[in-house]
Amino acid sequence: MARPRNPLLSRDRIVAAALELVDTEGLPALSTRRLAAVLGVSGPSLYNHFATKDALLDAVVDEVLGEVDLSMWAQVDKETWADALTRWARSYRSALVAHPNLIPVLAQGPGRRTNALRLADAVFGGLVDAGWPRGDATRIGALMRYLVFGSALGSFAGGFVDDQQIYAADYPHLDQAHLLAEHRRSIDEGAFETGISALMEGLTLQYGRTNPAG
Amino acid sequence: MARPRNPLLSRDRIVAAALELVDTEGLPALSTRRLAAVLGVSGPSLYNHFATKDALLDAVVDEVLGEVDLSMWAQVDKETWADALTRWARSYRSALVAHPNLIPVLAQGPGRRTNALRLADAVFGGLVDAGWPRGDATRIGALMRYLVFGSALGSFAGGFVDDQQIYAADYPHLDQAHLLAEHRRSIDEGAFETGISALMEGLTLQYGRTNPAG
DNA sequence: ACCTGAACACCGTTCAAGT
DNA sequence: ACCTGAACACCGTTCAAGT
Repeated sequence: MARPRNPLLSRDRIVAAALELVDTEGLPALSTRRLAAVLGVSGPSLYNHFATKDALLDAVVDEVLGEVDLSMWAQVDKETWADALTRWARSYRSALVAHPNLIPVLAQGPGRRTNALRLADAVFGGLVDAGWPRGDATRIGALMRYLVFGSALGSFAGGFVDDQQIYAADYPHLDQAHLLAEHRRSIDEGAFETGISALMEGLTLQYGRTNPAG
Repeated sequence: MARPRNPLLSRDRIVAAALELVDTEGLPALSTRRLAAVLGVSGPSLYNHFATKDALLDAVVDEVLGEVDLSMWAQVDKETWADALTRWARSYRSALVAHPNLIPVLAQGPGRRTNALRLADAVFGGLVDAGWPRGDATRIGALMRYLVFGSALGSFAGGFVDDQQIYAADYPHLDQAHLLAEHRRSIDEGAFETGISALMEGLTLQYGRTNPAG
């Protein structure tokens, strides 16, 4: 075929197909050849649009991070920062949980992804606007990410996906494993909410000490 | 050579060599062939001791988790649970940070690793002994793990290790990247400590409401 | 039981060749 | 500029063969 007059691929099309492949068939299914096949194209074609597979994965991650709601940071003050933090963390967690198979990659860190920086910036700016010292704002943003990623990772990665596949292969009727996975999922959601509550209480106390004018 | 009268390999020797390989050359360097070469043996030999590479990785992770101090859980009560939790979390984090290249694998979840279960059990038991309801104890244990893993992951994984390698390859004298990585490391340590403090304050308040007999 | 070499079915990536 | 097939240097894993 060689070069068609209308390009067969675009970065957006590749990213969308990659995300769907990971969502439906799991992370190991995302090889350059499999992805190219899904797109009706030969393997090396992808390298006209992404320098490496890692760059492609970065773009996929960025797409998912783009789904996180940041509107709550539009205007925050001493009354609303804790609520904004809570709503932001929940939206963040939802975005991750919507793509469980991708979470190990998402957890691999902010790196140089634009949307990751956008997220960090919104939180940092909001907390500073609300009167938090810059150093505290940085740490609180990081802290909330730990909670979000930890509880998202805990539910999905965790060797239990693997177990389920192993069990499902050997014992198609064994769903005790599935029940246990569900149990862990609810533990992780509960732990997330427990963490949010305890952190907001602790941080509110700290905020009161930092801003005595409160 | 075929079968020697004294086995060349043992699970322990393989695990030790794998951990050293990961520590010194990074996770991607750990292939069955490279590891076998380090051990002076041919690739497939490993399969006499571990069913899959994943099983081997599990054993490596378990080894690292075995380094976490649990002695603080020997006797906890209403006065000491928060201190035990803090000391345990710090020891846990130290064990992870000692093997930065392995953290992405460690983060992949508890799974069926004996030492992971040992850890979870100690914390759960200690918190229950101290008077926490079982549901709360489960969530608090999970919560602390999020904090530990999140702050450990943040520092090391995070696309920055990669960046550094790329930079180091192209610009052997560029250490601005290294400086930035150091900065992130201190942010993550600070965020970890901020999280511990805020959580202990929040949990102490909650404990007081749960155990009014205080 | 434990190691070997050969082999299978994959990888990510490069590159000359085509239009 | 963008796609192709062929090729390179890897993977994890299986398996018959050796002792």
